[in-house]
Amino acid sequence: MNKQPLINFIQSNIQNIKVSDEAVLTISEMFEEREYAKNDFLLKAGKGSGYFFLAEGFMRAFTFDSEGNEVTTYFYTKNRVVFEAASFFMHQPSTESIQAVTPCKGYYTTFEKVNTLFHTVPEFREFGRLMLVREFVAYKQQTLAMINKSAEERYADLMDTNKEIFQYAQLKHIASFLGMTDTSLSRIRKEINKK
Amino acid sequence: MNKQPLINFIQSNIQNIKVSDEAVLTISEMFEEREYAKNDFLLKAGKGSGYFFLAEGFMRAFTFDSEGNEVTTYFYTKNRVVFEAASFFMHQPSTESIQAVTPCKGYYTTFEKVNTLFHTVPEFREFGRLMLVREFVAYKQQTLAMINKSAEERYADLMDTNKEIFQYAQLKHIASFLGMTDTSLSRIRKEINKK
DNA sequence: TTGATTTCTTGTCATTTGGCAAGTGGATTT
DNA sequence: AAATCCACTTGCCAAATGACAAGAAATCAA
Repeated sequence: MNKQPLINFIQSNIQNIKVSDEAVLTISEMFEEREYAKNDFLLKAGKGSGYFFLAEGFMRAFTFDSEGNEVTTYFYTKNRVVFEAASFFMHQPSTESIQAVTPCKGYYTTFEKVNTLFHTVPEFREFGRLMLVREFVAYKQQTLAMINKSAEERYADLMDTNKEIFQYAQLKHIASFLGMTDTSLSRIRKEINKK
Repeated sequence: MNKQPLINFIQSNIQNIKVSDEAVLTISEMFEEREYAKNDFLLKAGKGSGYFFLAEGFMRAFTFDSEGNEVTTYFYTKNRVVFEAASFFMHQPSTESIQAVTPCKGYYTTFEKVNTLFHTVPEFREFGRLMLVREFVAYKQQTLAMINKSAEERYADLMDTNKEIFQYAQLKHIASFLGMTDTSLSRIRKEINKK
């Protein structure tokens, strides 16, 4: 089984420490290669999240608001670690589901194994913290970008910063991610194309 | 100097491990007691964040949107750790400022000292991860509550879940936190009082 | 290819929210 | 106590966005 992409990813994210061959082996053994077909679920609401390095593909997280409308809360691109922090670390049932938007490949592991690695492999501890911090920071920035902007600005921002989302995701999912209806998004796209 | 509240807080947040007396001492030495007067800044935009256990008082984080309007991004209540994750962990200048809304007391330390503790005190490592996860989770939940709800619902939700915010914060700060103008918030309050 | 299903667009109209400016009331200063 | 400042409220109108429904386009299956 080829786990080189996973190893490369971990190594490239902790430049200051060389990951020893022994650590590489220990880490590799804890992950299993996994594939998800389009629309398959990495995580279903109500379950606990695993820990998945997305090597190929595109995923989205979603939940439901108080009126039962599906709301896309996040998009994941390749070379990212995908997990739902609340359920993964706090052992609570997830309120979010995570679904493959395109066919996906990557490496999967569980909380128990991540925890073992945290306690036995210092390099992985650093890596794990970096991933958590990075997700948090990305999430905050995304949230901040949404605040006090019009629907049209939010759309324009997303086009500037994450154009790839539009290659893969459905417009209705992008619409709910941007906090608007698909109707509004459609109209905004029409307006922008005019210009 | 009395650091007992800090120790109690750390101990109470890692129930599975008893923090050794030695660890307690090491941790204590890394924190210094600090007070902030009303409107003082814990963090100014452009600087790097410290790490502050808020034992008494109430704080808020804010930044500016693309049009230069001040936007409150977060409120902190006592018995919480206050830090700005992006600047603290990634060593970037903060885009947010954090300010005391009421007089505040607590215990302050720096990234270097937190990092030293992470590497030397396993209990503190666990504690630090828990704080980070908790902030992330709280932030996500807050964000989700904002999505796909009307201004009035967002107000009602905040009243239900964080009534104390209304005791301390100015309405214009609450308004920007809720993603609306102070005018709208005022109107909404009027409507709700009618009922 | 054809029919069925889903996604996206568009029109009409109602509702929500914002912008602006004036006004009220309380707190602070001198 | 008077003057000043600041937070908050309110009225009026405009602009942005949503709800609903119908239609066009794309996708998928047989």
